[in-house]
Amino acid sequence: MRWTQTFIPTLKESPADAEILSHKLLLRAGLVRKLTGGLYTFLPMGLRALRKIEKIVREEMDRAGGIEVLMPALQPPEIWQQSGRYETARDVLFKVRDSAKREWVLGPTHEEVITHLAANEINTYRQLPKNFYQIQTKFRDEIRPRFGLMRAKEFIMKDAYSFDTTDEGAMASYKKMYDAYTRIFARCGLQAFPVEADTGVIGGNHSHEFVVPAETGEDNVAFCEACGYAANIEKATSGLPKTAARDVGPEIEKFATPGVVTIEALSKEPYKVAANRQIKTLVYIADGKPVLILIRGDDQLNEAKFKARSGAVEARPADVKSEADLAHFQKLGAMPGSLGAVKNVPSDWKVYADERLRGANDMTTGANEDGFHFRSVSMERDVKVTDWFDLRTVNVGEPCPKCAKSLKIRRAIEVGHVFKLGTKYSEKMGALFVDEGGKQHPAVMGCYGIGVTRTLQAVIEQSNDKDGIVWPVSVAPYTVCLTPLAVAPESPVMQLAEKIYAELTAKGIDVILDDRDERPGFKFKDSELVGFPLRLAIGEKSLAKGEVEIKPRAGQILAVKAEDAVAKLLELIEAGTPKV
RNA sequence: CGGAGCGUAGCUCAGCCUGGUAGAGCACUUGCUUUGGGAGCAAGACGUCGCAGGUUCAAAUCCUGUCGCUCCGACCA
Repeated sequence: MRWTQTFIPTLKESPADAEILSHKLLLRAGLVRKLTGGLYTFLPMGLRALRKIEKIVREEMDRAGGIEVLMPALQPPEIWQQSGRYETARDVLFKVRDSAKREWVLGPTHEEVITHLAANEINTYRQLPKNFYQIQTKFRDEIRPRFGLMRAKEFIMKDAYSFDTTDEGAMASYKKMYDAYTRIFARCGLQAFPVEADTGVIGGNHSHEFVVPAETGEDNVAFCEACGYAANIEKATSGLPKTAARDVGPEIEKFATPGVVTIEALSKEPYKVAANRQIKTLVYIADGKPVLILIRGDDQLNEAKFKARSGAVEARPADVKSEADLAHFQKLGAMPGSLGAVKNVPSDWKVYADERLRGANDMTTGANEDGFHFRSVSMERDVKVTDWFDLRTVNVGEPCPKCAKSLKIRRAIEVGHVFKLGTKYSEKMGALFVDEGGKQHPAVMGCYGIGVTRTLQAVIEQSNDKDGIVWPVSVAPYTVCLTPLAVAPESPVMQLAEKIYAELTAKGIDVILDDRDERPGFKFKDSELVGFPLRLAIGEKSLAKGEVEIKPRAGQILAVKAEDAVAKLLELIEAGTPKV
C-alpha cells in the first residue's frame, strides 16, 4: 500500500475529548474517529490492526476445536423472556421497534440465540461436545461509555459457547478455551493474565477473567506474587482470621450513645469500642425487599459479592431521603448509625452476615433506638442470621488465602472472560440431549468472550512511548514502513524503494510505502506516531555509501547494505513475532 | 440518575468577568525558498460563536431553557 493511496489522518495534537493515552493515540494515529459518544468509525489503520487480532483469535479458536458461525444482532425479545434476562439485563438491552410496532432487541451477547439453536439442532450425546463461536458486533446500552473503545455502546466481540454432556466434559471445554485465550493474548503481544472472577448476571459457577494490568483499567485485581493467586476484587478473599472469640460475656447491655452515628465516633472517648469489635448494620433493598447486611466495623461491604452470594439481581443501599425506604428504617426503629440486628428485626427480613463475624462475641452494635447501642453482643446468641456469606472487600496487604503472603491490588483492563455456565440456559430454553440409555438431560454449557475492539485498545495502552504507538509485529496495521526521502519516480532513492517494496510484498510482508512528498522529519514523526514496528529509510546520503537504514520502532537505527535490507527485515520480523 | 467541567474555523485554544462589526497557532489553497527529525516567507480561503427563547439601541459575552461531549460517582455481561 502507498501512503498517498490510503487514509491516515494523523493529528499533531490530541482531541480534547480523549482522556487516556490509548484513546488519544487511537485518534492521533488516525485509527478511529468518533461518530458520537461510544460509537466509532474504524479507519484503515485501525481496521487493519483489528483484522489482525481477529485473525489470531480465529486461528486459535479453530485450533481449539471451535466452530465458527454468525448469529443475528437483531433478536426477538421472546428468547430473552425465556431465559429471564429480558428483566435481569434490561438496563443494557437496546430495544427497537419495526414498522408494525413490534419490539426487537439488539444483542448484547448471544447465549439465548445459541441455546435456541442447540435446543433445535442438538438431540443426542453423539452430537456433543460442540463449541460454537462468532466474531460479531454487540450492542450494550452502557450508562456511561468511556475511554474510546474501552467501553462503547457498539463493539466487536468474539463469543463462544460450548455444549457438553457432563460436568467433566464442560470443564475440559473450559480448559481448552482458557488455554486458547492464553495463547491469543500472548500472540497479540499482550501481557494478559487470568484472574478468578465473579459470574455476575450471566450466571454460572466458575469463571476467569483475562486482564491486562493498566492504571486506566476499570477493574481492580487482588494478586499474590508469591503463589500466583489472582482474583477480581469482586471475588477475591483473603486469609484473615475470623473475629477472635472472647470469654462468653454477660447478657447484652444497652447503653446511651447520644449523637454517635459512625463507627469512628464510637471508637473514640468515652466509648472506646475498637472498630473491629463493632458490627456494621446496613439496610439494603435487594430485588425490592429490605434486608440487613452485617459486617465488621472495620470492613467494607462488597456489593458484587453480596449480589453473587444472595442471588439478588438488584441491590442498593436504602436511602433515608426516599419515603418508601424511610419506612423501612422506621420499622426497625432507628436511623442509620443506630441500627442493629439484635432486636426489632421484622420476621420476614433476611439478615446476611459476613463470615468474619461468625462466632464473634463481645461485640457492639446499634440498638435500633436512636442514641443507643448494645454491648456484649454475641452473634450466635443474640442475632438471627439467615445466611453467612463472604461479603467483605479485600484490602492491600492482607494475607493471601492460599499462601498467606501479602496481597497486592492493582487496576486492570478486562479483555476476556470465560464462564462455566452449567445448565442455566439449557434448562430454561430446552437445550436437551438424550444419553446412551435414552434419557434426557440439559446440555452443560460454557461461554467465552473476548472484547476484540477493547483488546486493540489494550494493546495500545500497554505498548507506546512518547512518540506514539509501538505495535507488536503480530497486530501492526503494516509491519514495515518504507520511507524514501525522495519520491520523484526517476530518483535512485525511489527506484530502490519500489524494488524493495515489490520484494517485501512478494514475501507476504505487509508494507506501506510512504510516497508522500514531505520532509524527512515529518515522515519519521508520522510513522512513529502510527507505530509501524520497522521502518526502512532510504536517503541519498546513505545510499551514496550503498546503505539504507532500518529503524525498529523501539530500537536503534541499523545501517545495512541496500542489498541486505530485505533479508535483515525478514530476520527482524521473525524475531519480533511471539512464539506460542 | 447525582456531582463537576466544556461546546467559538478541520484540530488545539484565546475572547466572555466589564455587551459595541469574531481572533491566534496548526491544518488547508497558491507562489517562492527549503529538503535526514513535525520548515520559512508571502498571499488566500475557511464561522448561522451547539440550539431555542429572553433582556438590550446592540449579545460569542448577561438571563432562562434545551441538546451534545468529557470526567468523577452510581451501574456494568
